[in-house]
Amino acid sequence: MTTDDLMARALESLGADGPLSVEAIHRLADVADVPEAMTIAEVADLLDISPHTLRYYERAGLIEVARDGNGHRVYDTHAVRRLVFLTRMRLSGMPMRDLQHYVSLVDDGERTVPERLDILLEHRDTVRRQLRELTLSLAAIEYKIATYGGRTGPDAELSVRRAR
Amino acid sequence: MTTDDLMARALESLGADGPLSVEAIHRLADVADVPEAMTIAEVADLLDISPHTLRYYERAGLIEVARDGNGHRVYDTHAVRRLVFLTRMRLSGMPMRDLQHYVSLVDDGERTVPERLDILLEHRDTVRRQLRELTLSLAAIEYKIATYGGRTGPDAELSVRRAR
DNA sequence: GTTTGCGTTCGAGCGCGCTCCAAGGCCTAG
DNA sequence: CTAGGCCTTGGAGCGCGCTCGAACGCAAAC
Repeated sequence: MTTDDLMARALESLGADGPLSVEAIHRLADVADVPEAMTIAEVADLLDISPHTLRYYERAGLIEVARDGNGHRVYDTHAVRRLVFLTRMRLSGMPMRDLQHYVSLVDDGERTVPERLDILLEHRDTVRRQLRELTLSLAAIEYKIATYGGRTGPDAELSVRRAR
Repeated sequence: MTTDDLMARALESLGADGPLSVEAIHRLADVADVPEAMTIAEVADLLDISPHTLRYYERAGLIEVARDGNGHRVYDTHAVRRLVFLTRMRLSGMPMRDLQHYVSLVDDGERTVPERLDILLEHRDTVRRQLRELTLSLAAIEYKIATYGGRTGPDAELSVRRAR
């Protein structure tokens, strides 16, 4: 699980907070092992998505991929990097539509940086909201677990009844 | 936004960690203002979902709701509490299918508590994974924001180019 | 030489979770 | 008395993000 490795590294760096973490994320963004050229299967494996999905992203205009002599896709470093970004955005819930808009801005050159920034800022807020929601849900789940079976104190028995 | 209020309270309590937070979550689970009887519009408003969705949940067998003389739904405290739980689970990504299974277990009585516990434990892990993923995504987004417009250091200019 | 395996394209299909429509009932305000 | 508003039901429709099927190509293995 390459993704898990990345996550582990990221969380490590987040643990040790401060100005150092920016550097750590930087390394993260530069993905560890990116061969010059990768097949669709390799990229799918790397990103933990299916080849179907990769083709779908291409059809959706999120990315252009070169072909070799046999007409097979060849993912270069640039393509893989973009896909890492795209899957990150998808994982955090950014809709395909927004992603399509975003990449169209990228294609329009540097002058669209402000608008891209807007999109990112908005998505950041969305992700933060999600994090708050999830944290709250987690608390609710753990509370319920405690009433059901966890040792939560002397009134555990009573809590089970309250939990319904 | 009642939901937001709840969130705010929950996050407050999470901030001040320790054995106290369990109590705080307890208060949270007991929802602040639950009138004896509520209309579908009131409940929808409370939970920030549409009346359509509430009817859908009922059709899906997630909950039974009584009717008044006019055939209109009357949500009692018990129903509202279950819906708070259900929406919490939905918000954290539990599939309808699992939720249907869960409530069928509840209907089967106390002897299904162990299986319910299993479901909750598994979902807790899922939520934790989501939290890790989201945290990583947030870091990636903030890194990109920094390269685009944030003051991230002396090499900001250079970073913009790298950010593509 | 044929089988196996991985790739290609285009288009259709699907699972999920709503979301809406149509036709109608009851209640209140004007 | 009628109009507006909110509710009811059953069933259909929809947007999203994949996911798959069919038919085919190329290339290495047997």
